[in-house]
Amino acid sequence: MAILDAAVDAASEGGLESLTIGRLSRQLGMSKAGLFTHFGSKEALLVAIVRAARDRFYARVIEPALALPPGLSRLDAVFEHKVAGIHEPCFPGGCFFGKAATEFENRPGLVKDAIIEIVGEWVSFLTETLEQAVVAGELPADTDIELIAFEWRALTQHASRMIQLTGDPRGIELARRSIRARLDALRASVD
Amino acid sequence: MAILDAAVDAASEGGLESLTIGRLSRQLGMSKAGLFTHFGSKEALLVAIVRAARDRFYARVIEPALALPPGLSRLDAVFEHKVAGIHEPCFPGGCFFGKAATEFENRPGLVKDAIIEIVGEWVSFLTETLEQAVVAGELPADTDIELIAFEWRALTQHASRMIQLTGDPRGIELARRSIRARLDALRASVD
DNA sequence: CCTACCGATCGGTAGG
DNA sequence: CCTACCGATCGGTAGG
Repeated sequence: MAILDAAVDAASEGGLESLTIGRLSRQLGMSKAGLFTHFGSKEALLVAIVRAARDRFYARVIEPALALPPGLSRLDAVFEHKVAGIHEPCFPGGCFFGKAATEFENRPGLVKDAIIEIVGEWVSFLTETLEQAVVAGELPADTDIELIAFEWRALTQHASRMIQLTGDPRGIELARRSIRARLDALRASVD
Repeated sequence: MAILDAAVDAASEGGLESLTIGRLSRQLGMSKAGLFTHFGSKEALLVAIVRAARDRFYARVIEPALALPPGLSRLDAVFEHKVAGIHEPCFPGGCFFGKAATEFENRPGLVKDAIIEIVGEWVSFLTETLEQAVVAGELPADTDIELIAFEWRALTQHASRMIQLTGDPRGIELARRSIRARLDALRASVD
């Protein structure tokens, strides 16, 4: 929906809390009450925005990577689409879910629940991709997959933070180098 | 100042934007105008809060670590004080600066400037500590210090995010394990 | 989907 | 430091 797409962009820039029904409706050329009636409450609107961000992330990052064979090459593709933003970046203001998770980590409710669910889905995808790399013989059987997935998320998030905060794109290269070094060391021990 | 200490706690829980002069003044038992006059503007109040958070972080995390010899043991002490929160956690709602940086990364102004300055100071401290580890022969001379410092920040931030979002303390152990593995591998190559 | 409105709260000011 | 107030905006509702 166009309403939600504009809201996802705005939230990736200024956070979910920067959104107000009044401003969003003006931006869309409709009345406050008109927009409000679509969703019933501010919380329901935010949940819908979070789900729209998930769909966009899936279409722009996960779906293209699924075209590659499972395992490390798919993982590389995810990195390039997510962090480097091969085409255009998925979210204009940096990783939507990194920002949303930080914003709502201490705010229980339906919005936080939706964020937790989607982050869990994403962690599962990373974990499965790493398991496929083990099955394919690209990583050793005793690879600590939970640890690698944790590092992967940490490094990519931090790269996003660094580029947004200071405009310094070096974080992307640092994250890429760090992940490569770790995976190369594991790959070497397969032989 | 007691005013700022209460505000730092509140901001670490709900973010800097969750603060309003009205609520803060009520919490302190004074009038809105009274609090406002102390700082002159909302922005100046936020900058003062950011600086107070820096002072607290210095006193609770950096200062205690300075009691240890420079190098890896000092770095370990910083980790334990910052992430594991040996005594009480430095900030009740998770790392103040991780949250503040995320919140203001796309909002130019004096608040963002103060955050960037303090994060830079913190990165310098980490970098110097790693350089001291090289001098002490704990790490090889060709250690990529910028990379290690980047990883260190990424992993500790992500541990904080994970525990705040889901209550799952496993992130702390994952971050510790990841950092140890990396430093152990480097240490081994010194011999 | 709209106009018109509600009480609450925002950052900030006047004047003391 | 205070009381009292400003215009703007908030999420939400009434009624159509």
